[in-house]
Amino acid sequence: MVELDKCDIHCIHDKAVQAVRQALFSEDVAVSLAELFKALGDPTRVKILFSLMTRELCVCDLTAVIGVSESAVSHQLKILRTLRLVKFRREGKILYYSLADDHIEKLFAQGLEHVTE
Amino acid sequence: MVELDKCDIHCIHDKAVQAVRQALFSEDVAVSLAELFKALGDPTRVKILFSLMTRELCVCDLTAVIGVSESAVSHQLKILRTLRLVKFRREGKILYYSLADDHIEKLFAQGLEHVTE
DNA sequence: TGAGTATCTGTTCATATGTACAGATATAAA
DNA sequence: TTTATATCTGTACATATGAACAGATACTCA
Repeated sequence: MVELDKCDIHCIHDKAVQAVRQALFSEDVAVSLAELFKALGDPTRVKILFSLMTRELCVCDLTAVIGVSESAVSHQLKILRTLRLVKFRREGKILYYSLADDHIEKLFAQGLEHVTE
Repeated sequence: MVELDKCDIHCIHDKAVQAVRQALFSEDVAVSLAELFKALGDPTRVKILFSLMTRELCVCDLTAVIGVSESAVSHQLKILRTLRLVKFRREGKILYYSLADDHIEKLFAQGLEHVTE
């Protein structure tokens, strides 16, 4: 299965490299995917998202649950909003945040499987 | 379903906050999960992992596919190894890297769904 | 309109991150 | 052992990141 040919320049398996480059998704997609995962790659944002898996919550609820400043929560929510990971509805002065879709739950489930095994 | 009581101190929905705090996983798990996603949250590492979904590759193959220095690839592979996302086998001087398990493929699939919709 | 409250935004600062360069290992073969 | 090659590691540096504080909005109610 594996080509054991010696490398031409340095150690490159030419054909394999060509094939993989063909299959590799575009720079844009790679960056988008990285942005998505990066957004999930911070403890505060993980906690926010996990909290919202239980029910919708307002900003100061999240502040109380997670234990950082309202400002910090708000900044992080902005990142999550930009990436369409959370949505919100307004009720008077209060904004209720919730998960934008069920991708996040699936991603978390997969992630937890990896982490806890 | 949603409690519309006014907040006591500031706007906190006490019962909801209590319930969510109960359900929230531990600090350790949150940090581990964040570490995992953070590892997936960089374009270079995304490209490495995606390349390895096609087939096992040596370091300089990855260098050629992705277009950064061997040093950079090696540094990133170390991060991926630490998090048990990739494994490798040695064959003489050459190290062949491959995905450690199939979680990554599932995570990528979920991620791509979110990104491309 | 004015006061009060929930949330957001601008800014600053300490820390983390990704890369390249140079040099260190590890393995194979002479 | 010596040489060559594949990969790793230490380091430095530019940039990104996350948090808090202060001040700005947005909405409600009197």
